[in-house]
Amino acid sequence: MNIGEIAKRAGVSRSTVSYALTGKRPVSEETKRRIQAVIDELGYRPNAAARALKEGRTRTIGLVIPPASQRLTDMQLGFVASVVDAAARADLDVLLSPSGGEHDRSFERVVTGRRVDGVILMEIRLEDDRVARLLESGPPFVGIGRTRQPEDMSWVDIDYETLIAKCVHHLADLGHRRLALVNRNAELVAAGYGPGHRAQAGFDRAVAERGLHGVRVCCADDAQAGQSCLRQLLADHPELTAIATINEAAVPGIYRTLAEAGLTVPGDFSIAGVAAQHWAENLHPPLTAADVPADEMGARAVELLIQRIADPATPHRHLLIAPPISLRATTGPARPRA
Amino acid sequence: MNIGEIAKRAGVSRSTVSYALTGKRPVSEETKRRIQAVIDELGYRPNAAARALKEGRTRTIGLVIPPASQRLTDMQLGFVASVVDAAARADLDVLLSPSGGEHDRSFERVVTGRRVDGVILMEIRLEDDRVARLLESGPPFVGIGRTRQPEDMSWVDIDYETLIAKCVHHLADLGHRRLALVNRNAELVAAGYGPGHRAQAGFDRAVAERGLHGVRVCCADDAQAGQSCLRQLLADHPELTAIATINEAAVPGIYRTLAEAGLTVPGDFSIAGVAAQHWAENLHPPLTAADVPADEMGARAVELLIQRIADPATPHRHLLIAPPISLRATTGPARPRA
DNA sequence: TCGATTCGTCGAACCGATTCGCTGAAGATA
DNA sequence: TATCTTCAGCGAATCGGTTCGACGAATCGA
Repeated sequence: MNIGEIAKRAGVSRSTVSYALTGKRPVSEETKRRIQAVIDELGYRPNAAARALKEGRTRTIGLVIPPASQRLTDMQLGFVASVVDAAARADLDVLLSPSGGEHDRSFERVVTGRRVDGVILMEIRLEDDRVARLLESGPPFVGIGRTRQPEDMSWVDIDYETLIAKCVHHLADLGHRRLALVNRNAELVAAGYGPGHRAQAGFDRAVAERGLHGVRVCCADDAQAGQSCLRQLLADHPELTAIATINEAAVPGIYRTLAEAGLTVPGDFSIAGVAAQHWAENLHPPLTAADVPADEMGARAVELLIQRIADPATPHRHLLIAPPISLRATTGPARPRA
Repeated sequence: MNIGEIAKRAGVSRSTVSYALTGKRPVSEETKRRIQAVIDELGYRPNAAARALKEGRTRTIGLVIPPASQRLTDMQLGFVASVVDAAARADLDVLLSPSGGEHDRSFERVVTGRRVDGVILMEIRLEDDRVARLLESGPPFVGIGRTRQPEDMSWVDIDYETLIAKCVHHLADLGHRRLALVNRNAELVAAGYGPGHRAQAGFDRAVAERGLHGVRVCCADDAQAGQSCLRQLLADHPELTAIATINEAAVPGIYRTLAEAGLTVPGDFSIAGVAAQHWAENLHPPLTAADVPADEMGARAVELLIQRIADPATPHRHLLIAPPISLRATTGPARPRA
């Protein structure tokens, strides 16, 4: 069931079949019909590998995700979903590559074996080996997130620094004077995870500007961790009245500890964060947060990537996203504690 | 940077380079070293498409997921993660294909273009076009889930019928006489989604066996829906004291409505379900549930698939999983209401 | 009526690997 | 010394498409 077989049965040459299929040269209507009839009858599809070999492109993009073992956050899931969706709309397939940990063979294969026409990279560090590897010898790529030298690459990112600063200002406007930043997990931040550092910077800046008292803690990315993290925090700093956070996965746990401690939200305690819109809305109570349009960001990343694939000489483009804060049910006027 | 270039620089023929790399024929140590040196210097990797073309296999498997637009449940996420993980361990890449809705081109490409050596299919219906398509002319495949004729294919599945029956028996043992089954979303069930129908069957059977009063409802797969679904349920059936469910995503919403109605869990109301272990543990309160080992099931599916790829004549294998119910914090003795 | 265009098609080269059959040299055996 | 193995390596064919140059027939203009 290859092109030669089709050609033979239709009584034409292989090249004619190819032209009939791709439309790259004119073929008479009559011949086209005959070829199509044979194709339909035999259920023929061109072999993707052969086509890729000759054309030099695979019509596939790679999506590098955090190691599969760790649960993806709702935001990350939104990125993946929208990338897959946008790629499908552009008739591109998506090859998944978990990176980090033991899976570096997978990354190498994807990047270097010309298996994909381009790559979308998630969960980028300020200094990122994978970015270096791709820049040095790899296909075009686009980051969801950016490194310390963001001019060298194309990316779509969330402006965590500005957004966390806005959260702090919002809380300060409500009268909160003592607040904490709940960051993502300590290893990630220690490894130079961009959003973690930028959120810290934004927090520090806003706290200084408003003359507030600020505390920063890291917290693993799940509800259990959020619960114990906040217990510790309340024990160490009983004067706190508000939290800003980029750790959406921890929020349910934060709610639990507050309830446990008899603190109402937003009566006794306020929370503002940065989270996927879908997640913020579905929490109970709904989280006052900068609504990250995860569903849109993946699509944007795919757009940028398609451009770079078409013309790798295109100047890099950057999309720094700072959605407004949606006031929901978790922030209110400060009421002094203790 | 192809094999010819390497051969030239190492002063050998292309076939010798190939044999040195694959080890399929002996090559002298000295020659191997020379070739390796050139490869390291140039950073050469064999072109995946050329290799796939000649070898007739792609070292890639397809993973067909529900349309990306809808949020994956925690269990589905567990399947995806463990499939990706197991595939990476076997040096296989994973091509993602959202199926259903508008994405059928993607499914066709994956199945028919010989882009993958095998396919893992999720979210299978009792009558499933995609299974028919694969059986008729497609690569080997394994289902996570099964059709009405489960002998025709290899699969790994959860024994929802038995598990929901066990939940009902467990609740009956605790004295509950009037209970409801919260199923997954209505469209899915109407479309013949296997777990939905099997859960109903198990529920009906157990309810009949124990002479209970049972109600069945469908509910979309998210917390909001769970919340409103349970409101309706309590309004229509104020006598209910327990719920069995396969809809893990709805559980947080169920909790909310119960709290809203002033019903304590498990004091006033009990809940038992089937859910990914990770999810059941992280809920608050932790859900009494049959702990689906999602992380293991994906790995098993990959194992089965690798066997089928190696020898498509292998008899089909089936893995029906019925984990024990872990008693956590959501079931207790019945206390009659109203 | 002759040369130039256009149209539809063909044949061959090519993409980059793998693999089969063969050959020449070195070592073993008689 | 002649013959038989074994070992390393080479050259050519092959996988299934795409693409370039060429070619014959029909159409057109002069």
